[in-house]
Amino acid sequence: MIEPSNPRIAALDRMLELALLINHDLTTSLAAQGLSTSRVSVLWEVLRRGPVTQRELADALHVTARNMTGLVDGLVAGQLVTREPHPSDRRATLVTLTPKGTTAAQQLVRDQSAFADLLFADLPPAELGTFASVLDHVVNRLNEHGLTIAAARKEEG
Amino acid sequence: MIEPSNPRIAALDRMLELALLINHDLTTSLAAQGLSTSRVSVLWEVLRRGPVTQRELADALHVTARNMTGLVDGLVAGQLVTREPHPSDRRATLVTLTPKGTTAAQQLVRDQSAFADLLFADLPPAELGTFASVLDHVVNRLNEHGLTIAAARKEEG
DNA sequence: TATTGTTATACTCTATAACTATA
DNA sequence: TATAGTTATAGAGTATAACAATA
Repeated sequence: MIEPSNPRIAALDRMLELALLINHDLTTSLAAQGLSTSRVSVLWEVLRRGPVTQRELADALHVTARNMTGLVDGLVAGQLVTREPHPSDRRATLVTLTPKGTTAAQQLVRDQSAFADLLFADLPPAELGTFASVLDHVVNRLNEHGLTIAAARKEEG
Repeated sequence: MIEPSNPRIAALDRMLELALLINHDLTTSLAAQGLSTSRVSVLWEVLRRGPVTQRELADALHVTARNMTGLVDGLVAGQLVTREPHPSDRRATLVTLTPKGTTAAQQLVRDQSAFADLLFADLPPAELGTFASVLDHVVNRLNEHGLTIAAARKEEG
C-alpha cells in the first residue's frame, strides 16, 4: 500500500532487507553446525581481540552481562572457549579460545570471505569502492553522532 | 588478531556491522513502545499488503507457521490487528490492521523515513545512487541465484 | 562506592512434530 | 492428498533486579 518515495528511504529499505536475508542465511547455516549467530559473534570477537573479559564482550556486542554469561556458558559447553583467571583482577575472567574454538572461528572467517567473494564477484572495483565508503560514512554517522531512530523521530516535528 | 584483507570482505564486514548497529537501535527504540522487531516486521508487511493470510506472512518473513501464530497473537493482544475470516477459504484467516494498528504502522514508517534522511543527509546523490544500485545487485544475486554461505563454503575447495 | 560476573525470574523468538478443519 | 493454522513441547536470546566477591 505504501511504497518508498525517496531514494534515501529506498536505500535504507534495501539495506535492511539485505541484512535480513544475510542474517537468515547465516542463522540456518550455523544451526547446522550447532552454533548460533550470537555465539558466533562472541567467537569472532574473541578471535579478533584475543583473551578478553566478559564485560568487554558484552559492551562490544551490546548485550547485558547476564546475557554474556549465558553465551559464554554455551561456548564452554561446546569446548570452544575456556574461562581463565584474569592476571590482575580476581573478579574478572578471560574468555579464551580453545584449539577447537580457534579452528572453528577461523573456518567461519574463511566462510565469510568466500561468501563476500561470491556476493561482490561481478562488481566493478569502483562501484565496490563507493559502496564501501558509503557504508563507512554511515557507520561513522551512527557511531560518532549518536544518530538513532529516536533522535530522528524528534526531528520529524 | 585477524583483519579483513580484501575490499570485498571489508565491505561485507562493514555491512554486517551496520546491520547490527541499526538492528540494536531499532530493538531498543521499539521496546520502549512495547513492540519488537519481529512484530513490527509483521505490522509493516500487513500495511504494505493489506489484509493477508498468516501463511503469506510466514513465507515473506522466513518464519514458520507456528511462529507466525505467536507473532499475530501478540499483535492481537496489543489491539494492533484482528483475525478476519477469509472470504473463500475457511481454513485461512486474514490478518487485518485495526485503526490503532494502522496509526502505529504509519508512525513507524515515518520514523524510518526520518532516520533514512538523517543517515544519508550529507551524501552526494550520485554516491547514494551507486550505493543503492549495489544493494539492489547484491539482493538480486542472493534471491535469484540461491547464493548462500553454505554454497560459498563448497567453492572454497 | 563501583565493578565483574552470577543466580533468580520472565518474556520473546524460533523450531519440529502432531493434530484439526478445510481444500 | 495437500494446505492453513493451532496445540504441545523445547531451546536460545534477551532483559531487569538482587547478590557476592573484589576493586
